[in-house]
Amino acid sequence: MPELPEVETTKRGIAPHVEGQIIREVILQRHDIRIPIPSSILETEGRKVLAVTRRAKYLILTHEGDHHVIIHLGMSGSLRLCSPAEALRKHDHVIWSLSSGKQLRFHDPRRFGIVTHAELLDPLTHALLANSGPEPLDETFHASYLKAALQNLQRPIKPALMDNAIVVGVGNIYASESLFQAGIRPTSRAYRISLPRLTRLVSAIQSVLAHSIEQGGTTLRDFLHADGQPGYFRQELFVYERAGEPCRNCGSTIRKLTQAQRSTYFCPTCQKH
DNA sequence: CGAACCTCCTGCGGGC
DNA sequence: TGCCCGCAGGAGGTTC
Repeated sequence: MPELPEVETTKRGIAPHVEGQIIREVILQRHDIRIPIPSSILETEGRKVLAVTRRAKYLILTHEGDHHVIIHLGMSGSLRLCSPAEALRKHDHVIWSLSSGKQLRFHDPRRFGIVTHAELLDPLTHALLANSGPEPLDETFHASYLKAALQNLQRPIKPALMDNAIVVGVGNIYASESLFQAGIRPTSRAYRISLPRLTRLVSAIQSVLAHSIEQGGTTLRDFLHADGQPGYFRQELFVYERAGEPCRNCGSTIRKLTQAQRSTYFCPTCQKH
């Protein structure tokens, strides 16, 4: 479900309610998600949450004593704040009771998400994060970096953009949207794209992600903010889930194809090889 | 090494 | 109404 803007929106939603709170209790409704939730997560009970941060599509709750809880929302995960009086929903797998009296709940129907715990000086050294590429909104992500990262890559640019070793946070929606904004065909071989076009692509990725964050992310089916509000970037989408509809730029019919088992959308007129 | 599949899981909408 | 099919914001693992 969530790509970088949705995870960032979630972070901004929960941080003011979680930072500075003491974890009174961690309740594991079920632990058998993609990576089983370790019972050591209970060691965070009684500790204060010092910070909520994001790296790639991971959220990190940093607690006193170098304890970290690392959360990935997978395809269907979400975090929401609620009152303890609110009835548990099906697929509410983890509940944190906070000293404020509120609860934070991790909800994930498909269980592709991750909730794990580690005691580490630097959570970015955790195996889940250590091999991540640059953040797309950082200055380290620029055209010459991308040119080097894509050299010798025969694969199409779209699945390459979704490779977290190349750049993190760009998922299925924003890969299609960014390539549209940059005027590049998703089927173009990654290594053949010129530096000037990669410059446009980097700018497109950054502006699409930044704009989506401003809009609170994209709600397609079930993504909601921590307070239950949807994101409004869906109305800004130019190609994603618009197959058969007219291009908002030129009127051509938006096409859909499958790459690496994922749907890709593009405009055959605006996007060139 | 890269690239193409496969898998995990539940829910929803469309077609019959 | 109900059942079956395909599809869904991810990503790690396997195979060639």
